[in-house]
Amino acid sequence: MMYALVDCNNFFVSCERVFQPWLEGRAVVVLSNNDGCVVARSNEAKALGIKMGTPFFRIRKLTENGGVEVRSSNYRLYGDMSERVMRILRGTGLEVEVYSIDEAFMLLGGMNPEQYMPLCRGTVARIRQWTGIPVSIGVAPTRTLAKMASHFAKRYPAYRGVCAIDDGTKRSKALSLTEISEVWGVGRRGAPKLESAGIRTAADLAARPEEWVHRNMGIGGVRTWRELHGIPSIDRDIEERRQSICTSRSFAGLIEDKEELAARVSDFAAACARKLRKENSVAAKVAVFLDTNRFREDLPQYSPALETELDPPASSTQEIVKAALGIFGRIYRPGFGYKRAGVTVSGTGSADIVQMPLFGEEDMKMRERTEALSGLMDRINAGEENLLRLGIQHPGHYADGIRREHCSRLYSTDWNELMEIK
DNA sequence: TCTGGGGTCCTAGGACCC
DNA sequence: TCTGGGGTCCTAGGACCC
Repeated sequence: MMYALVDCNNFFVSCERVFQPWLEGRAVVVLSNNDGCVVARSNEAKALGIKMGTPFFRIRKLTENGGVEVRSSNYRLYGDMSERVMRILRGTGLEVEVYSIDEAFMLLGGMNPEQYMPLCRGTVARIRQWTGIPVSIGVAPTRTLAKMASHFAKRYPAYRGVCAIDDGTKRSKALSLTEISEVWGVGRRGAPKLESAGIRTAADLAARPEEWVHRNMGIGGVRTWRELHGIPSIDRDIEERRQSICTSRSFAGLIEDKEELAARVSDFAAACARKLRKENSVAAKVAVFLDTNRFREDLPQYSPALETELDPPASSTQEIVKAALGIFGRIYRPGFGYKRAGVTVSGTGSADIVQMPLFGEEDMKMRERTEALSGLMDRINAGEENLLRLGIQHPGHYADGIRREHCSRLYSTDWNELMEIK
């Protein structure tokens, strides 16, 4: 079995460039919500030394003198472009595992190089031509090595977008050229520990005995080690249903007021309920968390979280919001400035097999009405998001009040926006 | 002044059981 | 003096991913 990892290059930046071609060849960064920190960089921005996760205020000077173009994140645009790319991948007829908004694995089965190389090159060209997004593809016998191969494809233009690690020679060479911190599953934090043990590259790790890896890195480390040796060890029997769904946001400022914060929590809960219904799920647990601003060491800190059960599991806006507000009432303390809050629903299951043996006929009827109302809300809100909402909710969308001073338009999903392009 | 959001998995430790 | 051992389940927290 061979795996192909398809990775969109500097995805958010590339999405912006498709509709603003003058950004081509320039240093561009895309910011997180609230224009907080850098989450995507063009190659030119990387060359300037701008690091992933840098707070925006640290590089504001660079953007004000015109050296670096900046955009707020426009997730609707990126989500739509991602769907277009994934649709092209599925069009190959191969099994596709979507891994994130900008990455997917294609299962190449028992194809040989004469088959998968033209297929991958054709896929790179087609995605570029049909969506404008540049992608790189890495091919290898395990997902970890495919990921590594995609890095080479991205870094060296000679590969023309596709790099395969498909024999022992290429594998040893790739391993010795890959720093340990770049290995999928090791990460930046795990790297220093390994380096102090004399492991600098992926090849150094692969050379250790499996027993040593187990002792020092646990079961996850062993899986990585085996993958580096070309033995597939990451099971991705992907669950269609997510085990938990979380909606949270940082606020532009600090919120102290109980009513205002309750309205935000209600919005997050309503968003979770909507996401649940969208995948025909119900949740058995609802959790709420609050956070003060951990960077403000001069202010008192408080980060409570609490979970409650829903019996039977539910997905209606009314029930999820009610549960979340109940928790909120128990964890909220006055006198703190809250910077972030969120709602997580978990213990998810199919909405079609909810058991309600303990409920009487009246309860059943009430549930049916509640669910019918949520369904109606979904259909109305499909036209204009959050047009219809519960009284407690924040007037407007839960993303309102979030700073987005450099946002591009909804080029690909909104006709009116498209017509306004100058 | 200004520091993201949404997931998964693993582990350690406690409660509980026989 | 000496206080089993092992299993399960749950939860909190950490690490990792993009």
